[in-house]
Amino acid sequence: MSSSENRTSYHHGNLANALEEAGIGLARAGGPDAVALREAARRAGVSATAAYRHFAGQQDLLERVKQRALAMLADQMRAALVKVPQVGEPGDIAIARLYAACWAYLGFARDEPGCFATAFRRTKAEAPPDDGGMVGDDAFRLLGSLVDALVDTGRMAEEDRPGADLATWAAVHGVAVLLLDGPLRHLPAAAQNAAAERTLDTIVNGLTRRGRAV
Amino acid sequence: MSSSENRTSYHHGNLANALEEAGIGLARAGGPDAVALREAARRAGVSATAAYRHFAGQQDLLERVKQRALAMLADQMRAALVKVPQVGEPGDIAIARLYAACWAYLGFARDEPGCFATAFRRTKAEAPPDDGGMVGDDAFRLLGSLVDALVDTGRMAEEDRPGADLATWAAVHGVAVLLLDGPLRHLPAAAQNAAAERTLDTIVNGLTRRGRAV
DNA sequence: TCCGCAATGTTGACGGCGTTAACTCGCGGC
DNA sequence: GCCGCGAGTTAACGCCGTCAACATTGCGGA
Repeated sequence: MSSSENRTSYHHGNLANALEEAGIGLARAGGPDAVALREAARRAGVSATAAYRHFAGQQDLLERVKQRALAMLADQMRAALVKVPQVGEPGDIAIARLYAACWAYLGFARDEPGCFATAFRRTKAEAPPDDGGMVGDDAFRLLGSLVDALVDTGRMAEEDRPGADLATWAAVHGVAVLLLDGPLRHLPAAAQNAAAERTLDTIVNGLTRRGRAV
Repeated sequence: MSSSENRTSYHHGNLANALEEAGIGLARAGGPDAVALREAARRAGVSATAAYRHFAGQQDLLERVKQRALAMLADQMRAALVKVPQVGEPGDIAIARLYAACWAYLGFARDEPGCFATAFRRTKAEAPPDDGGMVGDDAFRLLGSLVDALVDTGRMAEEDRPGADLATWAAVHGVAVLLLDGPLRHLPAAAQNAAAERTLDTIVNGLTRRGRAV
């Protein structure tokens, strides 16, 4: 299927990609600790040090795999969005879309824990801050646009908009982490779903109300 | 100061503790990836394999260090709580205490990023689920008691109580992670503080309001 | 008192990892 | 035709986790 095997010539031709692909496989199976340069090279049918022609080192490979995992997460969210029926009040649709994206986020964390952990692993080799402060997290921008829709449809006050995307992201990411390997990791699935739903309700509740506490 | 040096006899006497102490130092400086069995043993003035008399392996040591880091986090929160003035309305005090604990949480993540990352690193050797589902996270219980105070003082409806502790924890943990190595990691400190404050406001806002969204 | 044994610490070795240095292959341009 | 340079190779170093076999100690029972 992929380009990771049956090499005939001395040169591989697509090694950087094959290594990243292998890295994704390793991350999927064993989390970020499992993405090893040597093993990735082995799977690509190439000697260990060949990777250094395409990556600065193991941390660099890990960073690329991390970016791919983040992209997978964003894809899952987008895929869930297109399934949301566009019927009813615009405000209701906007809220349904926000919920769908959050559930997709949690589903990705549950179904692909290795990739999820890799997506949020701290890396020593940083990606350049491409847009002045925020690094290129597609999922974050996506969430922001969904929050924008809350404002556009009148479900959220405009003066509450700043920082609302961060609050949403923080809540859903926090609950994902806590369910995955936090204090709730041993709860039955039903209880986990209930806890997650409660958290989403709380944050949306907080967002869609005018004014501030305290 | 500690018991990690000047050993005179063949036996160390307090090796398990010394290794954990060394592990904390490693985690502090380099995060969970830096807590290596050999290096910890070296710092304790002992041969590498001596550690196996007290730990099942490196993952076991890491698990202990993780538990210690979690305890440090809880200590920071408790320390912040005793400084909250107990004047004014009980409801206001309860909210001030919740905020203080959350800020302590974020402060710990900022000031001790290595320990913070270690506290939430997934470990292969699990601690036994001691109280039936929830593992012994002191900080989580502490947060729960602070939310209880919201109910007791009438700031939160009793029917909204279930899951409210999780929502709070998720939000504050999420914002900590996102500030530390998420999309906001390069923001200036003032902007980070503002973002954190906005998130805390949102979650408390959502908690202290009756009813649900949608 | 002394002796044996279990707890504790040691040395040595193995395989895997990341990384560097020095070498080789072969395609594309002159 | 050759030659330069990108792409891949082998060899080696030091670090890590871990196992097996051995050494030392101190403590409790005869």
